[in-house]
Amino acid sequence: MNKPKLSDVAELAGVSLTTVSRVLNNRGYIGDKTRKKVHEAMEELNYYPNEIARSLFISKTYIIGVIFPTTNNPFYGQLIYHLENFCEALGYKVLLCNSGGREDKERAYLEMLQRHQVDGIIAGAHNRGIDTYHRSRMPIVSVDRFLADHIPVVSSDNYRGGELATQHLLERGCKHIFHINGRRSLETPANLRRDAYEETMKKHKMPYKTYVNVDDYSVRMFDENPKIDGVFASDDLIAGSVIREAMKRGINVPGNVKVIGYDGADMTRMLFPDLTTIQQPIEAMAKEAVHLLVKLINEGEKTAVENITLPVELIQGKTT
Amino acid sequence: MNKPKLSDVAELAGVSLTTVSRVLNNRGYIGDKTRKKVHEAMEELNYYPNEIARSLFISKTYIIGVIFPTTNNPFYGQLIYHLENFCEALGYKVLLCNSGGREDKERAYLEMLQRHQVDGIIAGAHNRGIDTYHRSRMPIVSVDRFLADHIPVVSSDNYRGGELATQHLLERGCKHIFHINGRRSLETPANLRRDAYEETMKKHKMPYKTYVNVDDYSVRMFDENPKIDGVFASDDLIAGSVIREAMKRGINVPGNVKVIGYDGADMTRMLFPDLTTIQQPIEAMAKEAVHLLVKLINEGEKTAVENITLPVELIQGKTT
DNA sequence: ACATATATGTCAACCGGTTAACATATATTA
DNA sequence: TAATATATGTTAACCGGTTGACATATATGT
Repeated sequence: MNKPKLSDVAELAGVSLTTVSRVLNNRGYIGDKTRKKVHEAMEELNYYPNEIARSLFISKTYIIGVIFPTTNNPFYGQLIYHLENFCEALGYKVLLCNSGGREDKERAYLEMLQRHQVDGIIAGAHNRGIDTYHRSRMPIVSVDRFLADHIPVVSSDNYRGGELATQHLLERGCKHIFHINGRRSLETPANLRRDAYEETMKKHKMPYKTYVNVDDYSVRMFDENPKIDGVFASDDLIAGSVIREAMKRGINVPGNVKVIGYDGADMTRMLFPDLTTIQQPIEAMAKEAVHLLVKLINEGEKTAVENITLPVELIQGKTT
Repeated sequence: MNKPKLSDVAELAGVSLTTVSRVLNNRGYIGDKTRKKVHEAMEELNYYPNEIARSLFISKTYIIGVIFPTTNNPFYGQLIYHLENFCEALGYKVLLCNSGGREDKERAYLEMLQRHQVDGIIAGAHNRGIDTYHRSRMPIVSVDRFLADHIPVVSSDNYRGGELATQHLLERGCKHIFHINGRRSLETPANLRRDAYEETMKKHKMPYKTYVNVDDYSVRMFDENPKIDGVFASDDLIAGSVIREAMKRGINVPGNVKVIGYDGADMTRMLFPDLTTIQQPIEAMAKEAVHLLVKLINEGEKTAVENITLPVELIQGKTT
């Protein structure tokens, strides 16, 4: 009761191995009745060609490895959804890797993907310093992360987003605006949001301070700054937790404190439509990443490394 | 500049193919210096064993196909995250398939997974009637969907969940409770939520009506039922859209209408913590599904088909 | 009638590892 | 010293398709 193979099909159809292979790959001349016989045999045997054997021979798997921290997040969940869709449309399959933000896991995944002979990798998980990224000549595109000099980055216009968010809070009359962001050690374009915030505040001669989203950052921020009246959170989840903390303290949003988030993923918009946020073009980012990667796969090192930056948009909600 | 292969390693290390293979697989006797030499050669060449070749020989890929509608959803996003984690912990990789609810895509994916020789499939995408599910002897476990008689289903206690939700609304004093659910044609245990709702209402001699979540169900529900004072939504996103519609009409939640959702995924809880909902044990479901599948893979048809049902929990928010 | 297109078969090499069988050589141990 | 454990090599078959070279036979066109 083993899996049927090509030779079983050939035998049942009463033709040669080569003929079956010709039918499968539409190569050479094949007669109509023969093609039919072969298809019937495949049907009857419930035969599926072994793609592993094929991959081995043609040295190509049509698999793309996708490494991100998690699918359990509105932004990544949506990004990965679109990545998978665009891959599928181009005939590629996706091997999913959730690094959970752990560098050791990421390194292990990277090695696994090489062993599995994936045709390319789309990564948005960690930072440079993982030498595997450097050493490998594997086609890689990163989303929202600097991985290595020769790896192109697809991201949205983070600086412009930070600027938009900060200006928006200023326009709404905020005087004491704070920013929350990840550790700077994570080398991601998201740091540009912070730069934009700080520079915009400086330009307006306003005091500024960035909190790092660790531990009880929300509690500390409110405790340390009684006059706080505006918060630019570097993502929508953080914005949500800031708003929760504010409500817990009886601080009215947007009355006393205005809060703007970042990302504007579909699910966030559905579950928290009132949130003012900077929306990233997630689907477009996925599209660019996949198309660029496939170009790299097909053209090899001829393709010049060029980063892609896409525009963001302010979505006015009721929290500012 | 081709990928280094085993023979390159052997040559550089000055040993035979067999010796390298022995080092890689820890088989037979190997001297310490030889092992070291081989490892150094692998390091120098940046060599990764070709898992495709290995898979072909051992007839096992250690890949599990995962088919769900999308990762762009709090419930599936979290479920898939945990599925991937448990797979990884057991040495399996995940090939991600987003069917987008389309039956043709699902069928295509199913065929692709067979061609790719995956060791098993975890599916929660569609309904029975896809004959591939029937014909294939491939180990399959489904989550929250009836696929075929011989395919075990892992789900939460949907009937109990529906009962809890309905009773909760009744206890909160609702008299005109409506339910929103998917089309019944989708053969999913989620239909039990509807059954529980309808039977519980019947038991309390209350009128009941279930709306199907197509088009403007929310608008219709409010238009047709001025006396509505309670809604049991079959998932949290629907609950969110019901609440939005209520607010649009100036209907206070929970003052005039109480709304309870279903799922209680992490992201929903973060973005909409006020929502009262029935929480499914998503991580536990993923764990059971993966472990059951791996058991099926290892033991083959000896393993009896047995469905797994896990308990749900009412989470009291501020919308009821 | 002859050139060419169409249809199918045979054979063997190949993709990159794995593994069993067997040979050989040194090291250890009873 | 003989028996055994350790260490490494050689050879070849195998996993399941793919492909090129070559042979052969019928069909079609001019």
